[in-house]
Amino acid sequence: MSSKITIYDIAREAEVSVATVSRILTGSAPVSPETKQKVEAVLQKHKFRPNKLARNLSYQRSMMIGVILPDITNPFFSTIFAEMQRDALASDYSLLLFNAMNSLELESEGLAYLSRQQVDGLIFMGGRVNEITLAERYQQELVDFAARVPTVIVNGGIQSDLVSVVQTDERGGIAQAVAYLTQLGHTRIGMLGGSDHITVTRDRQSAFRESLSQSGLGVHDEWVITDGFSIDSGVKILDKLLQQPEQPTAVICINDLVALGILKAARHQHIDVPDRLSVVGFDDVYLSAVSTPELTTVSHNYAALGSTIIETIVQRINEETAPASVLIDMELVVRDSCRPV
Amino acid sequence: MSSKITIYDIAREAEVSVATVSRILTGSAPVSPETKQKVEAVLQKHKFRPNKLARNLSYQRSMMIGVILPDITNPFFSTIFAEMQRDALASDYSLLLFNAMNSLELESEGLAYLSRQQVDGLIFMGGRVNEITLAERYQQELVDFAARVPTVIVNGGIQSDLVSVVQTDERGGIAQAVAYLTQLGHTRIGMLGGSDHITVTRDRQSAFRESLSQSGLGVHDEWVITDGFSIDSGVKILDKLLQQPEQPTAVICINDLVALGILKAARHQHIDVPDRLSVVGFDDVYLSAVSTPELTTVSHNYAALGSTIIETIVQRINEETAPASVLIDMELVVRDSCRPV
DNA sequence: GAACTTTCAGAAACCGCTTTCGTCGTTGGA
DNA sequence: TCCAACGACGAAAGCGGTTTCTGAAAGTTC
Repeated sequence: MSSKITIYDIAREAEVSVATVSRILTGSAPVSPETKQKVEAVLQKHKFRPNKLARNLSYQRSMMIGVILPDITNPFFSTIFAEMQRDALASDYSLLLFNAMNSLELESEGLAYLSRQQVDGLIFMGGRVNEITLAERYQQELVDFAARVPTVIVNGGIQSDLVSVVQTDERGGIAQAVAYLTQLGHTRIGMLGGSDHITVTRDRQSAFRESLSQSGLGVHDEWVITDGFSIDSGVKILDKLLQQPEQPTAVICINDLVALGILKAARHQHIDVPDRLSVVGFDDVYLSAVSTPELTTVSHNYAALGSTIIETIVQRINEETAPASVLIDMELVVRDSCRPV
Repeated sequence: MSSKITIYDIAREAEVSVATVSRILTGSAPVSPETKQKVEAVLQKHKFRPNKLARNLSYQRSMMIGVILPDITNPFFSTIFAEMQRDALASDYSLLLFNAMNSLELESEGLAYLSRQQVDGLIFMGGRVNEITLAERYQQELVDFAARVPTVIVNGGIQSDLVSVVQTDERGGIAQAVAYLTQLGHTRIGMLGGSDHITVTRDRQSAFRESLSQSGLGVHDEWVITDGFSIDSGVKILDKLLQQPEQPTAVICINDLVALGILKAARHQHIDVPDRLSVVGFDDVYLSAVSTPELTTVSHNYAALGSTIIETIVQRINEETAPASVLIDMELVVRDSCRPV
């Protein structure tokens, strides 16, 4: 629609063939300086921009990379998306976002949609790769997709040589959190939030247990409580925790939202954070710098994560050898929600 | 890339012409039941999906609508985006998002980018339409763009018959907030946050003054303080407010983030909200249900806003008559941050 | 100066789909 | 019985670029 003017018009006006114009546009073949100058003048004059649709059809590539994620409203995903977009555009790729609104069904629609759009690659951050119970059905669909179009999965517990997996080093992150707390003198530490049927929950819990026992501390199962990933979950979880006969002096949360919920509930219950309870979050979503007290949390390196994802998918698209799996470091960010015992 | 198989392969296998296959695919012309069945069998067999690139080139439409916004990390925008996407997909349009990272320069790049992508329409929620000082240069560029591709501007102070403007009824929202506070007995009310060179700030302030005087209340200019739109702004603004000789009993904030900053600073200063100060937010970002106390705020009707925007841009694209300007109601959501004097 | 490369640029095929135009076999009205 | 109208479908021309193939002109080499 935008520019009615085509490469033919340019060719006619510059008195050359369309092939020549195209060569100048793409630099695919040398053109004599005089002709080049002549054509470029006309190009400038009309501010000509080749039609991407036509070009891509010819290239047999859409230069689009699809992105499926559960919820763009979640700052974790929107931050990564923003980072990825910067790098993708720098590599001449567009990012086509599909927001699955936390529905595994919609993720399937997303796959079909992106497939129709002929995306050259897929970045999948959907929820299904973390579902334990529904794994079979949903993951097969994803693998089938990956068989046709290059795919990178972010933080997903899926194994297939058809995909590359980019993961954040959650074990390392948890280990840092535990180390920090023990260093402050805490020995009674809990882990709060998450859902039993989600792999990340299991992984983080197992990392937690491992770190604890490596520090010579015992794990109290009654301080490992799951009830979801939201702020409300955090509120409920603190209630459950308070019903236990004994209390921990510090807790690590499955994510920042749960941590915020804990903070909120603690305020209600007049439990002072950090004086009576130290709280560590996870993800370092920008909210965590906002709460009172500001949250000490395990932070993703969002920039590195974003660019690694793009780099990996572009490698796969270009059929260069891409690593089957990449691990991105996490880092503890100390703010105000923890105190020595 | 995905499906190597084309409409020609289908045609050959079904022993018909490509025209016939295409007719079945698009329903553009009648085909006899027998042929139709025969072809559809082949279609099914190969799970054939027409190549969108080719189709769109032929249609001379990209079926993509560009979206430029300042920050996808901001829940206000991500929420609207999610709403819009649902409706757009239902109308067979894709949304191509460009995140301008709060930079007016990048918005220009976004325009160029989307133009290259041959979007059929543009939804512009960028910051430039609200800049007073830089208006000339930046807005002209946008108007030029709108001359070529159908454009809808969201919440922007721009006047041109080339664009449709969808706005939320901020005056009405402010009026509701003022009415609510006066009803609680407040007579000393301030308005906090925003920037002087941004039109929304002026608009909301003027609505505020108007509502106040309609309620027979005087405006205290020293309680109208601007310092930006962020949480940090809120923190600073409360400090400034406390330096005034007299204090208001209630404040309306330019947005929820500022309100959260006020809440945070008030806690530091041991000023009880809502007992000593009532606070009203604006936007009803999901954070506002999280804070302590939960924020009473003027809420957008996100679903209505999203679908109105899509409806309007689609009308423009189809060259139906689209309203030059639409106003979406806002509604006060009462939570816990206000009390009677 | 003949034979052989190179360089440069045009003609035409192609990417995969839609759609106009035209043909052919039927049907229905006179 | 004849002709017009109609329905179904194929051939081919786009859509707007890229790229292969090819030939002419210019430059090299001995």
